[in-house]
Amino acid sequence: MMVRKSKGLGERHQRILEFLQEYQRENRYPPSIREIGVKTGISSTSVVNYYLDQLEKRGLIERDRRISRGVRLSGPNTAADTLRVPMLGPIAAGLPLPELEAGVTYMTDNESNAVEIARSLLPAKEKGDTLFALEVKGDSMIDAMINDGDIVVIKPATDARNGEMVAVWLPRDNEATLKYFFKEKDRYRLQPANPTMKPIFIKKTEPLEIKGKVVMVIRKMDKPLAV
Amino acid sequence: MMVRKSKGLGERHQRILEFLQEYQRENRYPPSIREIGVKTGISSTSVVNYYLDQLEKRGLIERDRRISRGVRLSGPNTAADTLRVPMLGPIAAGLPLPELEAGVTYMTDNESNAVEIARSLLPAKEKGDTLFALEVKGDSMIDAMINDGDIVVIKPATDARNGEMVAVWLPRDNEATLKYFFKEKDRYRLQPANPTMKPIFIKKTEPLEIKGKVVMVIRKMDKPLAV
DNA sequence: CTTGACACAGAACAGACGTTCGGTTATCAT
DNA sequence: ATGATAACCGAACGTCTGTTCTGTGTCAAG
Repeated sequence: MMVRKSKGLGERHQRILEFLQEYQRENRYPPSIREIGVKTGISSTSVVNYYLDQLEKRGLIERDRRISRGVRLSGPNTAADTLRVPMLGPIAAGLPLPELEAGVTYMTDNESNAVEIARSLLPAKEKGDTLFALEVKGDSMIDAMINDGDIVVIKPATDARNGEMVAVWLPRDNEATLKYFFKEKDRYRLQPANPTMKPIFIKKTEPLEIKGKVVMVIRKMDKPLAV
Repeated sequence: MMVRKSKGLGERHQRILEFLQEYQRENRYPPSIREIGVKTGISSTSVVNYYLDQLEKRGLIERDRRISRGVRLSGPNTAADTLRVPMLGPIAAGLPLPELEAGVTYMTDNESNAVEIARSLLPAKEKGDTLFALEVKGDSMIDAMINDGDIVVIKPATDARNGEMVAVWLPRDNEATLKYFFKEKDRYRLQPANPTMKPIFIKKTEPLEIKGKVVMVIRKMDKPLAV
């Protein structure tokens, strides 16, 4: 038998609440009573109805009776203005950076590979329609304070101002890297983000391909470090 | 008779599109075919179906057939599910970590200081209602690959599993730090994220206050580096 | 004039859906 | 023991809903 919770929400109340949110996020419409039942292990629609009534009385959901899928989480709408930034591929020291076709907007992709970023995290003037993201592979960017698995959000550019972090391809070393960019008298200085590490100097006569400016770095820590 | 538009969208196509958006915004679930018909002046459900098919072929909407109210506007979803994570203050080596009152949800604050994070960036099971954010001050966390100005998102915890990055207060050194946490035989190992740096060892007899687990690090690169 | 594509209406159907009701079991205070 | 109550289940009912089919009028091309 199910354990009676004297007060507060029972396990099933919470599972229903979670499922409502999850389903709505994935399908953009609410689930039917039967769908709620299946996913929360409730075999009878009347029991689901029973719980929905309770949740409504506590003000946690709102229902439009007699309307199919007329359930919604109440409370302030958590949806905010976000940007879907397409994930174009990996970035690693030895790998060339993915080529960007000019003028192409990548918003047409399916949902397969993209990073959602709240607009409030970006500079106000940033329109964001050309941004793309790369996933860092390997430890080659640790001097840029960027780790294996990090996501870098890049704005395409072929030039940069002093002090901006850029994604560059160095034909000299056959290497892609992320560095702070400085133009000096007759050379470029590529400064690692880690202040204890030394810069790379490139003569202006040598080739240097700036691919874009790094506008954001995101590190998800979902998986524990295996050491 | 209705004016035939040779190409592009007819008036009814547009009215349906607008109604879809309006209805979804007001009710948080999509309209039924009959409801679309009433509001757009179409008397037959088959005609509404006829238009929806066309809109789907042009990629303007998506339909889940045989599912009631299974219509949604396609295209870049600008309003995604986000979380407002309150920014509780700075974190620096010398500063004590802000105290968290147990059981208090910080979602009640005004908009003054919070970070918006798309739910899709967090682990699926993460409810997120207890998360908080801290802004890193100073260079003391560079061994954790975390720079001045970075934002760390933390889930409150007093214990951790091996390999998780934790925010800890070390009474021994009077210092706050971010390290990967490992429990060993008779000591704790606090491992810097930067693999070239050496761990700190704390005997289990010594005090060690785990304040939370780091779930995310965000680095905004809006300002150029001044060097 | 015929043909065919297009825009539309109406009706009918089957299945999805919310609601309701009778019944069962376990827990707890009386 | 007894009754009240909360937590369930299964079935039945009626309606909501998407789908499909037949038919009608318009218009342009052949």
